[in-house]
Amino acid sequence: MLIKLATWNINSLRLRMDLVARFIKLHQPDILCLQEIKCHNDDFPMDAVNALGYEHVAVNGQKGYHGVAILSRLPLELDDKKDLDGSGEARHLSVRLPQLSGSQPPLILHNFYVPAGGDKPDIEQNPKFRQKLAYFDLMTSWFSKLAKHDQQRLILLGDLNVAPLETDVWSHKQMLKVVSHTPIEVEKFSQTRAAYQFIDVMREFVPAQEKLFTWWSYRARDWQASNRGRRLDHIWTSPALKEAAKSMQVITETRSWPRPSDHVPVIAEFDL
DNA sequence: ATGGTGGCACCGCCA
Repeated sequence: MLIKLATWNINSLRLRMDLVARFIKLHQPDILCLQEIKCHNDDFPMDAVNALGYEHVAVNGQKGYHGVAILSRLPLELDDKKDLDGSGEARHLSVRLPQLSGSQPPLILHNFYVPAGGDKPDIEQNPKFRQKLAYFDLMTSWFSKLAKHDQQRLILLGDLNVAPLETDVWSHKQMLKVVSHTPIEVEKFSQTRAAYQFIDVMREFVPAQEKLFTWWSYRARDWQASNRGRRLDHIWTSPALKEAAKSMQVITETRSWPRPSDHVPVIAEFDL
């Protein structure tokens, strides 16, 4: 069965429900993973989501900040809502997809919103940068432990807030001291990826020589003209699913819609 | 070197 999976940092779901509906009508993902929904579970627009054809929904929200959700047309079972660093922030949600598992080990989907890390890339002066690096360390140790048990069928995606490759930013040289592309962040990010030997699905389809962005700042006068983007959103799979990935698209057009999110959706299709 | 924009809660914080 060919499954279309999307991830999108929506930067307030309630404010942009119309954009989500427009995206869904155009691209019809089977599963849509959202980050920065910025609402409490009690305020989640469940009726509107259900009306769009997503009957199976998992939410880990909090008031005002952060928050992640998974909208699905296929049955899901809640796996976990991990507060990895004990901060109380809603940054993770995982589900099992029993219909795609059959006799194989269960397929698990992890949706992450990694801390952005503040402005100054200095752990002494900026506690948010310290939190971001620590968050990757916690992800690394968690997935290292999981990898020792058994090699599960995992998909890990979301806003990981790091642009790892030189071509994941508009200017490698000018970004080296900018949070999201500093060497220490790229190192921590790479350690997490190595912990489960995750495959960078986006780069399976777009060569590392080519620029690839999923985020453009609100602060640019003309985001398209300046094109100072970054690839902050990612889709990873465990090695067992490497061959299952059949396509990948970055849906840049949503950045031109009225009142857009600063992130755009990424879609991948998997034969599962 | 600086400030540029946006969302949410509330007069600042986070991105």
